[in-house]
Amino acid sequence: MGELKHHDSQLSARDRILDAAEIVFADDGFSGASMKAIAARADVAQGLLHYHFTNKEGLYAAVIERRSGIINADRIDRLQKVDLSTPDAVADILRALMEPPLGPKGGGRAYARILAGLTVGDARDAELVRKHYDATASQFIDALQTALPDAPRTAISWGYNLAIGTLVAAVSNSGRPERLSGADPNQTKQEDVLNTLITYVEGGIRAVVARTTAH
Amino acid sequence: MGELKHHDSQLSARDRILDAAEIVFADDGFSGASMKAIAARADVAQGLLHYHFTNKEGLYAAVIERRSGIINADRIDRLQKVDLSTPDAVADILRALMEPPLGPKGGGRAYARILAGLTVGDARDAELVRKHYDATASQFIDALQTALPDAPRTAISWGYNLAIGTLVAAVSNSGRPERLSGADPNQTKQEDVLNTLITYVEGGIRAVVARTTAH
DNA sequence: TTGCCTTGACTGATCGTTCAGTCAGGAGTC
DNA sequence: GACTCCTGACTGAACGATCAGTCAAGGCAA
Repeated sequence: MGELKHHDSQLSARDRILDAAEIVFADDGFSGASMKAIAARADVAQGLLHYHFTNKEGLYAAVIERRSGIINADRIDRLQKVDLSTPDAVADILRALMEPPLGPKGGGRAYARILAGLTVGDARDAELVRKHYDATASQFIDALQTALPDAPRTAISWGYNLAIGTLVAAVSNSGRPERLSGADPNQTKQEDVLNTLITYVEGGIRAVVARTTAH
Repeated sequence: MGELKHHDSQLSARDRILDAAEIVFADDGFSGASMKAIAARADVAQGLLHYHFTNKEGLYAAVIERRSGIINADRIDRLQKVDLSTPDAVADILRALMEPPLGPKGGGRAYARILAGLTVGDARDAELVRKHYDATASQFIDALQTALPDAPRTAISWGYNLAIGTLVAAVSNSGRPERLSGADPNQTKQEDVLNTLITYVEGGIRAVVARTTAH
């Protein structure tokens, strides 16, 4: 029998560290995660984390940079295929925005929880959001503005941000809606969650737009 | 000139600890906060924290228990004054839900950020939410059900949870909507934020309800 | 004097980080 | 082809700092 390896040796040590860090940061947050735990999960010496990423903040930033790059490329790709002159344009835009981070390429639940932490985090988190997400956000806001020409830009911008917050809540709150309604958590399908999310957010944005244009 | 005291000596040491812990937990999260920093801010010896609250988790739970008690009492008080037969019932219910945690008695921004951390947190946080917020949540869901008799309970429950997520996003995201729309952050009034929030959430819930009843 | 409150010094564990040193492999020279 | 030189990847042990938690002792009101 050959030597037992619990990690995928196909991947480079650097990638294994990023994968491990993504999971540990997601479970314990930035402060709660320890370099020791990340090194153990990646099956490398603790010193190697500092060799590749300098310090804990550098590793955290690298995790976010890698995943946000994948997600944003996917988002822009889908956004460009949306026909903005269609009545369904708003829903299509929102689907292009929300589907990538929930899919397998988006890092699944692990990265979604990091994203949640980023959204409600401190100044360092806010800076990472600005650096890695603001450019894409602007493109989506522009698209929403085209689909809703009469809406003031402030209303669209608020709608966009509330949409992100709703997305984060949907991902993080797993189990509670079912608990409060008495439903079976195992029957909740991810596709249904996404559709509910899009319906909710579109309804919310249209309501905000309707109120601000009425004044 | 008398001795300089940076804290309010009117308050008992126990209350000063709770006030200090609320701020430090809000700024740094559970893991990031240190007992030493909390003791220093409360101007007491570190050992006193353990005398009153046993350990860090006990202190954290005590902070949440105190504030959630105040907020939930305020919420229920406002909810009972809502006329559920009015067309504005949904908006009134949502206002009763969202205004207390944003007001001064709700702990202001500090506790709002703790609430945000609770919402996206781990199993320990989820347990605290269940213990301190589920009972009140059920009453609000019941009220929404009365105001929207044709809606399935699952849709209402989802709507409620997305509403909480939206509330958290609105509190945490301060500055980003203005940054992305080019507006002046100093001109954004808290009253406007609350109204936008209520409009958005009501629109979202009604959209979800409309879709699920149409099937 | 009994009992609650408070202090401040203290412990062992764990934290992020540093560092000297090992090892495999490619480049360049003869 | 054999040799030296060099570099990047990686390890394991150690560092000082900080962590949550403990405890004996004193203050002070009832």
